[in-house]
This record gives sequence, C-alpha cells and structure tokens, in this order.
Amino acid sequence: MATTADPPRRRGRPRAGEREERHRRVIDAAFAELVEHGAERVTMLGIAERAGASKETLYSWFGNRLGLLRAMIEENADGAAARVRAALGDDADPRETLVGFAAGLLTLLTDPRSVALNRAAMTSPELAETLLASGRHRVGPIVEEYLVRLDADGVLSIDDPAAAFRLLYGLVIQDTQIRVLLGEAPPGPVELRAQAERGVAAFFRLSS
Amino acid sequence: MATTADPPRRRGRPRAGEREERHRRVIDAAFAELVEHGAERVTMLGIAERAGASKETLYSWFGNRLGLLRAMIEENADGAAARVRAALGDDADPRETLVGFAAGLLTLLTDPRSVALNRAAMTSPELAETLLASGRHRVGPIVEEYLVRLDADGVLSIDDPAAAFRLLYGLVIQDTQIRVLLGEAPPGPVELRAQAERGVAAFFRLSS
DNA sequence: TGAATATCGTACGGCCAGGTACCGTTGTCA
DNA sequence: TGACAACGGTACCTGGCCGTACGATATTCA
Repeated sequence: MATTADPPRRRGRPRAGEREERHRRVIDAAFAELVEHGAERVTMLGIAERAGASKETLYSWFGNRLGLLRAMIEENADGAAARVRAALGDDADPRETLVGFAAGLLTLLTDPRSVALNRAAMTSPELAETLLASGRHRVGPIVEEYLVRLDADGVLSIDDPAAAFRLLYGLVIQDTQIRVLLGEAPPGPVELRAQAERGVAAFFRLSS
Repeated sequence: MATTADPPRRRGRPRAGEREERHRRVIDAAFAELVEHGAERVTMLGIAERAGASKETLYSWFGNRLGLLRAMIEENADGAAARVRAALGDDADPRETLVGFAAGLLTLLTDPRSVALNRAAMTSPELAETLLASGRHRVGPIVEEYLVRLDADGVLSIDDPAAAFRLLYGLVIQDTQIRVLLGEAPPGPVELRAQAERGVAAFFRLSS
C-alpha cells in the first residue's frame, strides 16, 4: 500500500540533508492518504504509518493537523506557480502560449492532489484562506501581468486585467472544476486540450 | 439563538398536517446549523435542540445523519429547479430572459444554503452523488431545452446544447462559485446583475 | 374516558481521532 | 568511544459524536 517500496525505518540522528528527504516522504504520504480517504478521514496516525514515521515526529515538525495541511497547500502552490510562470515565460506565439497555460490550468485544477486540497479547504476557513493566499492570489497576478503585456503589444485589448483573467478562467474551466470536485471523472488529455483551445479561441474573439 | 421565537415544544400525537410543519422546522434548523458551523461540525443533537425536537425523532424520520443531509439537498434542489423553470418560462425577450436566468443562477450558487450544501457534498461521495443527481443533472436539461428552442427560433446558433450550457455557465459564473466556496464574500446585487448581463452578452456574441 | 401514539428528555455504549508523555534505539559528531 | 540528538513505538488521556434504549408525558381518536 505504501507509495514506494518500504525503506528501512531509520532512527537516530539524521545525516545532513536527509531531513529534507524525510520531510518530503511525509508530505507525499499525507497526499496519498488525502487523495485516498478524503480530508475528513485523514488521520495523523495513518500518515505517520504510511511515511514510516511516528506521530510525535509529525507533531514536532508541523505542530498539529492544520499545520501539516497548510504545509501541503504551500508545497502544492509552489509547484503550481512555477509551472504557470514557465508556461507564460517563453515568448512564442501568444495564442499558443495561452493555450499551453490554459491546458496547464485545467490539468492543475483537475489533478487529484489539488482536488483533494480544495475539498479539504472547503471544510475549514483557515485552510481556505491559506489556499487562496498561496494559490489563487499568487497565480492571478502572474497571468494578469502577461495579459497586460499582450495589451501593450497590441495583441489583445484588455481594459481590466483582473476581469480579463476571470473571463479567461470561465471560458477555459467552465464548470469542470466544480464537477470534478463533486466526484465526476476529469477530462482526458484529448478533451482537455480541446477545451483549452476552444476557451482561448473564444477569449481572443471577445478581447479584440 | 433559535431562528424564530421558541414555540412550545409539543408532545403527544400530532394533529393532521402538523407533521409537515414540524418536518420543515427540522430542515430549517439543520440548514441554520449547517450554514453556521459547516458540515463537519453539524451534530444531530445541535439540530434537534435548535428545532425543539429530540434526537430520536430525527433518527426516526431520516434514519441517520446522511439521510438528513440528503433530505436537505433534495429540498434545496426542488426550489432551485422550480425557480429555473419559472425564469425560463415566460416568453419575453430571450436576452432578458437569459439575463434573468443568469442572475438567478448566480444568486442560487452563492446562496449560503447552497454553498454550505456544496461544501458538505465535497466531503462525501454519497452526498456529492445526490447533489449532482437532484441539482445539476436536473437543471441542465431545462436550460438546454430552452437553448434548443432559441436555436429553432433562429435567435441563436446552437450546435451542442450541453456544450452551450457549459459555455453559458462559464461566462456567467466564471470563478465566482469556487471563490465563494472558499470563503470569499459573494457579489452584491449590483455586481451580480452586471456579471449576469456581461456573461449573457458575451454568450450572444459567441453564439450567433 | 381510556387506549393508542408520537414525541421529549436523558442516559448510555461504543468508537475513534487529536494530542501528549515516555523510553528505547540508532546514528552522528567530537 | 562516549555523549548527544533525533526519532520510532507504544501507551494513554480526553473529548466528542453517532446511534440506541427506555421511561415519562401530552395529545388525539374512538
């Protein structure tokens, strides 16, 4: 049931740099438990056993359950922000760039980890705040900045960058995120790509 | 703390027709608890006390916790479907009709009761299934049928009614539902109306 | 008026998870 | 090699809620 073959459970003082790896093992185990059982049924003991760690270690590292979940959110958000930045970084054809971003966004929002975290956040104001702060409120500005650049370059006509981002989101995501959050199967890669292309095409038609 | 002034807690055999009223009292109390405390912290005892009923009555009526939550979902869905049907029923100007529907949808999806129910459904596959079946899967066809009528009348050009509904949803709702689910304040009536009008306008531009 | 009925109130069992404490063990570093 | 640091394992306490049982009570109906 463990994610990888059981490594020997180590004890004693860790080697330098080993701590980060053990940290990651715990986070990974926590994600696995979260995706499998849902936030409500995730238990500290379950995570500890899956990670080959002890409960007390988890508490010493993360303080409490909320701290662990927060760490998971930030871990996830870091990756997401990096990917968004990368997708919008290259100076290829704007349309293609946006489609790539849109497909990435769809992938992200239907990814089991993100889905599980979003579900968890819905049941806890503290988690929701963390999720908004470290996720949405960080990714939004990156995209808006890119849209402003497209406006400056005359590619698109953007009045309100924030509104434009929300429009793009609506056109690309539609009700997909909600449906997946409610348990429907996420779109496959082909449908996902098509949805991204349709959304971006409509966005261009509306923003010219 | 009770929603209304405490009525005398009645006992004994109920008068004919009184049962429905008591039923509604319990459902209302359950909604109040759900909105206040969130699904995770809703307790059967809390609901019972708020409704001026006993726990055993709740269990005898709804079987268990899940049954009560399911009853709440269906109660909410009934009202929603009726409102959607009404909004799309009159044969006024299609654009105005759609704006009315869009505003109603926004209102519905940001209504505290719906929000709380959606949050609850995210933590329980059984509830999610009930929510999709009695809500989304019932409202969708009504709207699609209306869109088909607009296509037949030559008002719009609709190829795929289901896709058209999802597009309309995306244009009107954008990320509003997710944001509210995550705890942000819902848009006020003015912003809500504007959002509905913008969404429908874009929908017309894209579907002509 | 008497019987049946629906409900209240309360108490109880069972379960399970969060968080804490303690000790033994293992590895590292000087 | 010895002290020290970090961790695993276990046991424990606490609290809360679900679901059930049972007697008491009030109300309707015949």
